[in-house]
Amino acid sequence: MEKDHTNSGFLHIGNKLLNWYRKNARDLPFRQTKDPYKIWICEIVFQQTRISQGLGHYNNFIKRFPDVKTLAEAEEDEVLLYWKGLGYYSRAINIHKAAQQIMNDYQGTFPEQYEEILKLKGVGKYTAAAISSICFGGRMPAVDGNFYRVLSRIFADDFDISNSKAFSYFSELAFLVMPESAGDFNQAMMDIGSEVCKPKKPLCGECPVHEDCLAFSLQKVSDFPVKTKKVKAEDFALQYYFVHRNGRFLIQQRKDDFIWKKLFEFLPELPAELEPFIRNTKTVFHKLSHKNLTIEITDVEVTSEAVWNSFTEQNQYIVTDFEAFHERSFPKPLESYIQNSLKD
DNA sequence: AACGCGGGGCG
DNA sequence: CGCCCAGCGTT
Repeated sequence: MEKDHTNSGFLHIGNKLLNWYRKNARDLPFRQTKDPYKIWICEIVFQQTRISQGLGHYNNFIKRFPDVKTLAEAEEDEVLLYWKGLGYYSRAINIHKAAQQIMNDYQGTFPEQYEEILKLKGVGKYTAAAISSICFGGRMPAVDGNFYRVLSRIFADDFDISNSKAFSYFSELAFLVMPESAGDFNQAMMDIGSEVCKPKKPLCGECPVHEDCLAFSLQKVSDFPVKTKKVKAEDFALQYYFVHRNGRFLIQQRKDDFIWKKLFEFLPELPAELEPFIRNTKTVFHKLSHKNLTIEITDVEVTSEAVWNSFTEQNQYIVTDFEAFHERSFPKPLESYIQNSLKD
């Protein structure tokens, strides 16, 4: 499975990046360890997520769930709580399932082989390569967005990174450049990609391989990588009823499809017997990557204790309050709405 | 092979 | 306001 490109002619590039990394590596909490659990968590947290955005979540997560067993034995809702605000919530669901997978299928010991790591829920080729190389000496490039950007610039390669073959294409290029120490090389590519070879305004003057970079010599760095597919955000409307009385309010848990998987939300429909208690309606706008949400939230204050009691006793909704809502994971706009209601 | 999935930051 | 980010699972 591993390939030998020791005579590729491009190894000096990888070695320069490696040497740069030895001196300039970012001081990050997961750089001090080869614990596969911590590396795994960090890889999942930082998928499609900037370090500055996910660092707090990562630290909190590791503190609460320090090992596979603790994570596997936790409730899914609590795992989701620690994922609150990070986005892509299926990552939290999958990371929890994968922990149970490691307990059940590998007796709690993290699998060391790439093909076994790849079987874990939520672990794809990138993450499996990263864990394998960083923790177990595997010799695979962890090809991610940084690899696409750095390699496409070094080789002035216009292969479309939107193409579904981009991963295998840039994996081939990566093998040409990658030195023996794949783990450090992979982390070098992450750091050079985020600190120097940035998407916008790259710092080519500080780059250890700018003399080897074809795009730089052509003064066409900003032309790479090539990406054709554009995603357009569609409009989508959500309707909610914020049903409350004396600081308590009603919620339910979302399904694991569509957006905000398994997060909590207000009532999407209003039971007829509560219609007399409608006070007002606010409209909240919330922009997701692929959707522009218009969220209409109607405030319903149940002023009759009898109605509240009979309703809360017999229906399927969860009763919570302003003190306890922090204990559940709400979508960003709904959390903001609750906090604003708290001020009133 | 194509698409859907969050949220934040930057130009 | 569009683009990008330590990608992955589903269809």
